[in-house]
Amino acid sequence: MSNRNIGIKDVAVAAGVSVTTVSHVLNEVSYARVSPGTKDRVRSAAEQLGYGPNRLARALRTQRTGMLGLVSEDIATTPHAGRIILGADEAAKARGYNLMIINTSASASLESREADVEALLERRVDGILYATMYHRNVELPANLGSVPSVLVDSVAAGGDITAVIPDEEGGARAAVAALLEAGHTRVGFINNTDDVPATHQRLRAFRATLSDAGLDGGAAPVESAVSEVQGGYEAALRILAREDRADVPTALFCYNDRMAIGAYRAAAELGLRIPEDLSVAGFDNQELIAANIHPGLTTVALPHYEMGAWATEHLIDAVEGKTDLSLMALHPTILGCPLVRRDSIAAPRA
Amino acid sequence: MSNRNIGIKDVAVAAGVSVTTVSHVLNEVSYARVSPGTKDRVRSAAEQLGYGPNRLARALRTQRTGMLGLVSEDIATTPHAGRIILGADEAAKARGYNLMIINTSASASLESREADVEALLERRVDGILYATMYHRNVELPANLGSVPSVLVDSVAAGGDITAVIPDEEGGARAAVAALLEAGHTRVGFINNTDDVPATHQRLRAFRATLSDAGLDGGAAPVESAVSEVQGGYEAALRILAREDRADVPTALFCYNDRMAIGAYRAAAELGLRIPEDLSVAGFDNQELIAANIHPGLTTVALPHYEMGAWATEHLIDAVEGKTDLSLMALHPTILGCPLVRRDSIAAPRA
DNA sequence: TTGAAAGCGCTAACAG
DNA sequence: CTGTTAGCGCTTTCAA
Repeated sequence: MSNRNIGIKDVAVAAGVSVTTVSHVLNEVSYARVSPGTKDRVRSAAEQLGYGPNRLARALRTQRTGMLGLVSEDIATTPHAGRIILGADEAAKARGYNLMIINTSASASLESREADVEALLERRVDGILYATMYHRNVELPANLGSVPSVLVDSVAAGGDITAVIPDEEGGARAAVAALLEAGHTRVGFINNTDDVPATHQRLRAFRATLSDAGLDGGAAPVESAVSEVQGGYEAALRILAREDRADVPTALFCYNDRMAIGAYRAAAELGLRIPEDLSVAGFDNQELIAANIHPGLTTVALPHYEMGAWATEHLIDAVEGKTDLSLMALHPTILGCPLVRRDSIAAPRA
Repeated sequence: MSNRNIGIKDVAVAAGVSVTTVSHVLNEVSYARVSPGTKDRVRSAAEQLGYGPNRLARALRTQRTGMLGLVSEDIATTPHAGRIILGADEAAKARGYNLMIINTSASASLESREADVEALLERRVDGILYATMYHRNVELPANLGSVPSVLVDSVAAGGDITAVIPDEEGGARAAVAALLEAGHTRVGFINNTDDVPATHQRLRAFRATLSDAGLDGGAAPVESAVSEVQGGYEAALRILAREDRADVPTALFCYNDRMAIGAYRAAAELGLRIPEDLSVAGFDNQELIAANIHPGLTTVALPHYEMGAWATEHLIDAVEGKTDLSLMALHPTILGCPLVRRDSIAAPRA
């Protein structure tokens, strides 16, 4: 077990060499030439004493902490944060970095978020990841710019910072395509009412996919509501309880998994069985919901883990001078949203 | 915006004083006596230059980083981690501390978890929080002991480290009591098969609560299964589909919310409506599930936020010498599990 | 091959 | 009331 009170100096004394030599061998400095015997003596002395480096001192000297700051909006309110953190943590760990996490809120004032970034800056993190819990436009604290940083799951209002976001359109297209492939020709879309990128992009993809398949995308039923269970329920009812039975969709694409749950309930109340009478596709792949309802919900997964990892990977590259983030800042990087197939899609009734 | 390249020395020069004075006024050192005029000059010089302290240098000097390490088991697999982190982060922030987070896995080797702790130690965190994602007995990395630390949501195999855990029995008792208060006299328990403290404690509380109410706790039906939806479904079927209808419970207490979902499904298949024909109570209060199924599930909330905050609060007290953790290590601290009432409990049919 | 010494930015004991 | 100075533990230049 390593001993916090042992320094390089103690190792030097024990090994009968200078601190320089200790530093050289322990860090395997390439240009330093140390005899094998000395190396051994140093290493075993270090081992013996339970020496562990003091990263603070090293950082003070090298001007590099090996720490990345992660400011995460609303860590506890969505399960997505965990996946971003995990992706970031694993990518960081793989390259010898660690994460300092600060939680903030999307509704927090710009000053308070600036203070959060300041705390990270005072600790001299090498770079900062700024993660939001859903894809949107954020107004960033100005001091973010004083260190390399990348945005996760959102784009900056100014638009001059490297960002990584999900491929909303591709994901929506995959979901609708799955519905079409199953044979459906009348599919409805239950959309969100919030003015966020996903709302518009998923709608666009919905329409385009239908059109591409030779269906009248413009005429397909779309109902919007608050993006929660209740909204999904109401919107589904509006779509499914139409007068003209012939026109009623046999499949529903839902803005997210929570709305899909609402659709499940609406279907149950109308005596429609899923997937026999109605096919449903969701978005988000919130495991807890999608895998646990019956039948399992086919839905689109958001690449939170991947975004966290990608952002960290590139942030570290920038910190180490291997990449110029400003070159990537022009356009956000878009990561795929794979379809997760479960049991909520089947062929329509003959 | 603060400038990373400005040091205390630059401020001193700008204000025409010594670094000592700058340090004294910026840190509001109590014993130092500085004239108001000088104070003002120092402060405005600092402001002007955009001075921000270098916490690394300060830490190196004071032997205190103001950083707490949080090693969290399986950050992404349960939504609980987020609440622990949030509780810890807010408590830490309130006292001027920050969190370094490292993810690990319950199934990771002792060595790998020891390496995680080592990384924290090298960064000279003042203390460590070790959080697990469900209440159990853990084998802790030995190097954890070299710095003040507290366990969140579990107790140590050795039992000599301060820990905070949920009041499983109290929570279970509250849930069963709610069922009894609604008028039920035949209630069943769908339990977990895992050998974790919760399994035994919730069962004990279930039996005790029935007995205390004058019912035959020992004879109440208990079925165990894997603590997932499917297990809950199967166990519920076993309890509800008994031959002797008179004995069939009118209420079910479920080990967790996922199993409760399974019970919902079993009830639906048997033509039992919730809560009219069957009342159900869960455990965990996984918002995503409990609030989103229909009807909303009455369940017991685990105090993850509170445990995170409590642990942090006391860890900081120990770091600052205000508490002796070893005195608290004798018995784990138990935090309440409040009942969250929704719509899954009603009076039994006449 | 190895070592002496400067200095990263700060705090605090001590001196004036 | 204010300043000088010695480190905190490490890396790295330069010299031997």
